[in-house]
Order: sequence, then structure tokens, then C-alpha cells
Amino acid sequence: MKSKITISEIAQKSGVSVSTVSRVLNNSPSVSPKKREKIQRIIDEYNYTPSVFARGMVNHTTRNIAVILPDITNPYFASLFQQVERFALQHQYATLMFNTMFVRGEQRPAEELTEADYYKIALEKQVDGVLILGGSMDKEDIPDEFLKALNQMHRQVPVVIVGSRVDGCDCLFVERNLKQGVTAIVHHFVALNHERIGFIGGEPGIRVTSARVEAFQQALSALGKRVDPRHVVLSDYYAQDGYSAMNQLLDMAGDADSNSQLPTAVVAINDMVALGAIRAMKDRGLQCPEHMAIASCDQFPSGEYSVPRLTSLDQHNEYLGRMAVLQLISAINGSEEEISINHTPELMIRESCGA
Amino acid sequence: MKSKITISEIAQKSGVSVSTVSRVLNNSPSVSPKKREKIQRIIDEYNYTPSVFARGMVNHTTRNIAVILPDITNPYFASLFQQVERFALQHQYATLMFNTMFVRGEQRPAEELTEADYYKIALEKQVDGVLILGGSMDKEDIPDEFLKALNQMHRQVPVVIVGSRVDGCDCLFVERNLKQGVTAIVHHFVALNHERIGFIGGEPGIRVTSARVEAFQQALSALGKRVDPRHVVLSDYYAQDGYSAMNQLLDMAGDADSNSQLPTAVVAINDMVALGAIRAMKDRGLQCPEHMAIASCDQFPSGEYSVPRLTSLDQHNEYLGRMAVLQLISAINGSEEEISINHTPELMIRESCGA
DNA sequence: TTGTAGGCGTTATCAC
DNA sequence: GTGATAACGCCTACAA
Repeated sequence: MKSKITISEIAQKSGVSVSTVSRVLNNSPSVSPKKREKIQRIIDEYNYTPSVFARGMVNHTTRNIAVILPDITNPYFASLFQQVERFALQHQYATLMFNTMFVRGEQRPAEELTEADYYKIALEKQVDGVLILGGSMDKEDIPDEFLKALNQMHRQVPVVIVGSRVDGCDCLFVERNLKQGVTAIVHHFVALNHERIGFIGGEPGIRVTSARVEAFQQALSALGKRVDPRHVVLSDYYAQDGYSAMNQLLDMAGDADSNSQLPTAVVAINDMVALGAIRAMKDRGLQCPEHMAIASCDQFPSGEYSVPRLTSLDQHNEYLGRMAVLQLISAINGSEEEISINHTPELMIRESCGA
Repeated sequence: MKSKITISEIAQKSGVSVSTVSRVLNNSPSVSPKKREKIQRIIDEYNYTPSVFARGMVNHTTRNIAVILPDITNPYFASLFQQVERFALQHQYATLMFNTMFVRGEQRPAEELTEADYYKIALEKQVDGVLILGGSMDKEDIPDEFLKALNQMHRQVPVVIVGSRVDGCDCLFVERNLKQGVTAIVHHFVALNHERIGFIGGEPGIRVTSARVEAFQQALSALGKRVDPRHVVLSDYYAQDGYSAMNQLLDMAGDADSNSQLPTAVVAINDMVALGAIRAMKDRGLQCPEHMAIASCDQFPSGEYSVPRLTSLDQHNEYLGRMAVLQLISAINGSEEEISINHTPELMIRESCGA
């Protein structure tokens, strides 16, 4: 690492004091135009950039934010994160990303870091703010100690959580409208004359999932239909989980008394689950949507190129990511208020729903 | 941001000097056990962590690395990056991620940052090392000025590039074996008695693509077969590109004289392209693998749950990511030598190849 | 083994 | 409008 040029060297070469150089660096108005111009020339010539360390020492900021999420390999997080990184950079913030890998428990890193450990690491990195996407934050029962860690972190730096609000958590929230989209799917299915509708995928005990299941049941009972509890099969968020959930559903057909009771349509928690489910159907010689219609709650890229093309919800992740960053930055700048967002998932009707 | 406790306060509370505290912080041996223990207790009690700024001021390191890649939304980069982040953290390095979004030109961020701008930003962030995955680095003709930026960056901090070596670039490289996997696919197809084999997807002028196309042609001609140039349709790396490439291929069937000349098997640059191609076939009433077999060069998660299940190459990205980080860290620690890696893609035979 | 003191590169607060 | 100078929190000779 070549030792960098310092502000005092720039000052010398420009024949001024460090304070004056510092002034042009932070474009303070009180510098004479000619000096300013000369100094700037020298700065450019030597390709000087101020030391982040020295700067940090005095104003205690890094211009870095931390983003903590479970699994960047999951398209939902990837698309959200992409926007976050981009908009943060537009505001001169770089993004430190932490992948907690708390997916299905089994994938935990060897050292057994807990999510709270990640909070601690982020704090040690002296980031100016923390953005949390999903993860344990979204559990139905958040351990007190976890909540405490969160609140404590928020006392040090602003913390924005993309997810459902938690009682007793002081962090800022950017909430998705979890129910509206599901309701739209249900209405769509009912309009298509489906009588028995199921729900597959999503981890039980996680609020993204339970909120959607609840919306699913509410929408149905509002229409005077009831849900067969056997038609709700939760598992997790990946293709293999859609595969296993659909298999469990189809296994019911073996029982004589439930033979004719299979759902004719199912709501999948996301596109990957939908794909896995379609795979499971195919393995039993069943076609989607002919034998069973499917619509998913979370559109992933290229879902429109699958066979069949997936009907799903566009959650407008670009918008969400942008809003989350805006919220974080405004909090970093001292604002207390929560930005209210207008998040409306959009039903993209394609083939898998049979419309 | 609550003002943090400092080393001198810890020193006071422990009844020792700052140097002694500093010694236990950096576990220098010369501290008496009892003092060490007491100091450590106070450190823990007050949850003290040294200021990264002050530390950086003296040893000029951040314990941060930068990862620069084009598009985290692309599963290839996501899986690579996931491993990178994880292994870096195991070595106490946090990861600053930059998503250049240089995908298809059109997606460039509004401010029109070039990749060289990202290098500059990474440098300004004073990272200890830079990891570059794909991007302009992989172009066939790298502009001189770009190469210069790269070399200049490497003079400041170690730069590791995951990709094909570039003449005149001093950075460290972690190279994938681009050809071996393609050859395996070709051999597999030939063993399946395919006479006319095509290649779809991948951006022309990009070396991942051209190296594979070349390997494809070499493998074929080594077997005494020749490639119809019309059967090589390059486009890009996404589903829509597989879709358009396959359509272009199928359009040939319209020409009377080339009617029977369609390939009976194609190699796709990756799973997404393969999926798009299968979609295009379906739209014309064609089945994969019955009408045309497909195998891809880059396996993505859940490719085994698609219809048909995709035959593709497992590039062992976990291994690659780990090696890249190891290379970077060893360079940060002053090692000059390149780690030699043993990268061997593995053919995963599933359904789309028709085996 | 322990403590003292100088310096790392900025910004901010003063004088001028 | 400009220039000294004192922090900022840590590490590392150097002294003891």
C-alpha cells in the first residue's frame, strides 16, 4: 500500500495552510476563488483523497452502512439488496453486506455466529446505519434478548428493518403490504371458479408466512368459503420446499376419503416454491394449470420464462429497497419520523393460474 | 450515536496505563496474567471495542475488502459472493459490495459511473483488498486506460480477479477452467449420437463466452465434426437471451434449404439461458429434450427442479469463492505468489440432455 | 512488565 | 479570508 499524500502536503504545494485546504475539501464558502482554484488543481494533480480514518476520528462517521440479510442467493433478497446498494451509493454511502445464512438452521457458518453477533460486528465496523432484511427479525416469537440487542444497537446507530413491525422494538420499519396481494390472488382464483384452494411453502412461525396464510384464510372466508386445513402445507422458501409441500398435498389423493378433495388451485409463497410444486406435479404425471392452478406471492426474475409462465405478485422490490435506504439516510441525518410508504403488490397474470 | 468508551477510560478503570490496555487488546505476551485478566474483565464489562478510526490511523487498515461485480441478481455472482463474504468474515474481514450493474449497457446507474469509478470509490474507502468478479475485466479488448486503472489500483492494494488472465495486468488471478466442462458436454452429446450441436447465449466479445465457444468448436472438430456457424447464436446471460437465441435458431427451420438442419442438441451458456430456450421451444410446440436436447455450462440453484430438469455443469462456486478470498488475504498479508487452484467443473446429468 | 509521549491526518475553534 | 492549534483514540518506540 503506497503511502498516500496528505492534506498538509497539498497545503504546502499550494502555498496555503491546511485549514484552507480543508475548507475547499468541504467546500466552505470562505475561500478566495483564486486560491480555491489553485488548491483544487493540486488536489486533482496528485489525485489526493482525504483519509477516511482521520475524517472518522473527528466526525465519527464512515459513510458506510451495513445490510444484514439471511441469504443473498435468494432472489428476493438479491433484488432488494441490489437496489439498496445502488441508492445508498447515490447518496455517497457504501454498503457492507452480511449474509447471516440462517436458512433452515443447517447452513449456519461453522463458527456458529448468531444474528446478534452480526449486529455486534456491524457496530464494530462503525457503520453509520444498519438495514435489516428478513431473518430472525421476522419470527413470531422474538426472544427478549434478541429484541434487546436490536434496541441497543438502535441506540447507537439508526436501524431500519424491512419487515413487519415488532412490539417493543424501537427500530424504524419499512413495511410491506403482505395481505393485499394474497387477497388479489384468492379473488382471481375464485373468479376462475376454483372451489378448493390451498397454500404451500413458507416457514411456519415466520410472520411473512403467517400473515399471508391469514390473509389467505380471511379472503376465502369473506367469500363464504372455508379452507381445508390439510390444504395448507408450510415448509420453507426454496424449490425443494415447494416440491415437498406439493408432494404432501398429492399424497392425500391416496386416501380414499379425500381423493376428490385435492385443491384445484394453490397459492405458493414465492416463485421458487411454485416451480418446485410444478416439478412435483410433473413427477406424478400432472399438469399445471390443467390439474392444479398455481399463483405465487413473490415474483422472481425469469418467472415469466418458465413452463408454464408463472402467475405471481410483483412486490416492487426496487421501490421497497429505495424507500428503505431513504428511511435509513434520513434517520442518519437526524430525522425521527418514519417515512410512510405506499407498497402495493401487483398481480401479474400469466399461465400457471390457468386464466 | 452514543459516544463510545475509549481506551484511556478502560485504562483508568483498570488502574493501568493505556499501553497496557493496548497490549492486552493486541494480545502482546508481556502483560502480567493478573493485570491482563482484570483489564479484560473491565473491557467486557463496558463492552469496549477499539475505534476503527484510531486504529486505521496508525496501521492503515480497515479490515474491509471490496467486492466489485456486475449484477448480484445473477445467481452465478450471488453464489460466488455468498461464499466470498462468508470466508472473508471468518478471517475477520467484512465485505463492501459494489454492484456495477454493467449489464446490457442499459442498466447503468443514472450517474453513469464507469467501472473505473468504482475502483476509485473502493480505494477511497480504504479497503485492504479488492476482489473483482466478472464485468468489463472479461472483455476481449480491454481499453488501455482501464488496464492502467487496474494496475494502478493494484499498486495501492492487492487486487484479485476471478476470471481469465489478462496480458499486461499485474493483478492476481483466480482462473476457472472454462474449456473442460464444455468438452465434457460435447462428448456427452456425441455419445448420445447427436450430429448437429449448437451453442446459445453468452455475450460476444466477452471471454467467458468466447473461450467456451472455442472449446465447443475444438471438441467437436477433434471428433471430426464440424460446426454450422448458424448454430452458434450468442446473445447474453439471461432467460430472455436464451429465449431470443433459441427463436433465432428455430427461425432457420423456415428456410426450405435449412429445414432439416436444425441442431438436435445445444449447449447453453447457463441455466437461465437454457430455461429461456426451453420456453421458446415450448412456444412453438417443441419439447426438450425430445426435439432438442439442452445442457448448460453453469448450474444455478433449483435447476434440478425445472421441467425438464437441467443437465448442467456444477462450477463449484463455493470452492472458487473460497480460493479467491484466500488469495486476496494472502496477498494482503504480503505474499506475492499466486495460489494455484484446481477447478474442475462437474457434469450433472439430468433430463434436458435426453440421457 | 509497565508507563510516557509522540504521531497518525483530519476538522473545528479560535485568533488575526 | 486565512492560519495556528487543539482535539479525536489508538499504537509503538523508548524509558524506566
